[in-house]
Amino acid sequence: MTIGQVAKRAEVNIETIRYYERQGLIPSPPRRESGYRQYSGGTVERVRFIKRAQELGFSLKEIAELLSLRVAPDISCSEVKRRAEAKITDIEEKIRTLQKMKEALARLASTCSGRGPTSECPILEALENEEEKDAKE
Amino acid sequence: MTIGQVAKRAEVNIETIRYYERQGLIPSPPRRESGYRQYSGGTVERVRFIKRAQELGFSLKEIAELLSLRVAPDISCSEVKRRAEAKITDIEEKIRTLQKMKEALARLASTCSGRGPTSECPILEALENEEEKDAKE
DNA sequence: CTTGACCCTGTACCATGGTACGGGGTTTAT
DNA sequence: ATAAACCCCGTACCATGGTACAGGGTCAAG
Repeated sequence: MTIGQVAKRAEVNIETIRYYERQGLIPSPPRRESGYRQYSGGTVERVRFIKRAQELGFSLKEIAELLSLRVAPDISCSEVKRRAEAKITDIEEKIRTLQKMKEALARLASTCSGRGPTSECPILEALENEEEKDAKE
Repeated sequence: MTIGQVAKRAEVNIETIRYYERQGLIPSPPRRESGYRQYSGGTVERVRFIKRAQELGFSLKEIAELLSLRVAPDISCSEVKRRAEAKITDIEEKIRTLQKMKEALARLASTCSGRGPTSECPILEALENEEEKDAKE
C-alpha cells in the first residue's frame, strides 16, 4: 500500500502520516526503488489506534507511550489502566476548571440587564475591579 | 512608571507587557529620551482586566474586542452580555466533550482487571478495534 | 507517448500565548 | 566612578498537532 492509500483508509491526511512517522508514532516502512513508501495493513490499524486515543484526550506523546506499552514484555495491563485512570483525573480537573469559569461568567452576566452604554456595564466593571475578584475568593 | 513597575504591579512578566503592546491589547505609551516606556496607572488596570478575562476563558482576541466595546459610543451593554453568554455556551460544549471522553475512558478502564500482559489488555484492544467504536455510535 | 495523479524531501507556516536571547544603551544606588 | 538593575529592539523559540509549499521524480491509465 502507498501512503495515499493508508491515509485514505485511516481517514487522515497524507501529511499526517508523514508527521506521525517523523514523530516516531509509526515506523518508517520499506521503500520501493522509486522511494515510495510501501506499507502493510498494520499501519492503518496503528493510525486508527492513534486517532481513537486522541479522541479520548490522550496527547500524541501519551499515545506513543501507550503504543510502547503494548509490546513491552515486562509491563502489565495495570500500567495501561493506571494511565487511563490518570487521564480521567485530568479530564475531571479540566471540567472543574471549566465549571468555575462558567459559574463566574454566569454571575457576571446576571448583573447585566443588557441595557445601557458599555461605559456603565457591570460585566466590564467587574473585570476592571480588583475588589470583585477578592470578594469571590 | 516603567515597564518593570507595571509588570510587577499587574503581576505579569515584562515580556508579556511588550507582547500585549505588540498585539495591540495595550497602547504604546510615551517614551523618555532614553527610549524607556513611561506608563500611567491605567495600564496596570488594563492588564489586570486582560488577565481576569483570560481566567474566564476569553482568548486575547476576544479580550481585545471587549476592550474595544468598552469605549465604543454606539454599543450597548447587551453586546457585552451576548459575548459573555456565548462564552458560557462555548464552555458548556467543552464540558460536554470532556464528559464524553471521561465516560468512554471509564468504560474502557472498567473492562480491565489490571492483571495480565499488555498484549491482552482490553483497553488497548478496544483502541485497536473498529467494531468497538461503531458499537458506541 | 502524454497527462494527471501520486510520491518524495525539507522547510516553513499556522494558531495561541507567551518566553528567551543577544547585543547594546540607561538608570540608580553606593 | 562603578556595578547592578533596568530597559530597548528584533528575532527566535516553545508547546502541540498538524498543514502547506516548492521543486522535482514516479506511476498508471488513456
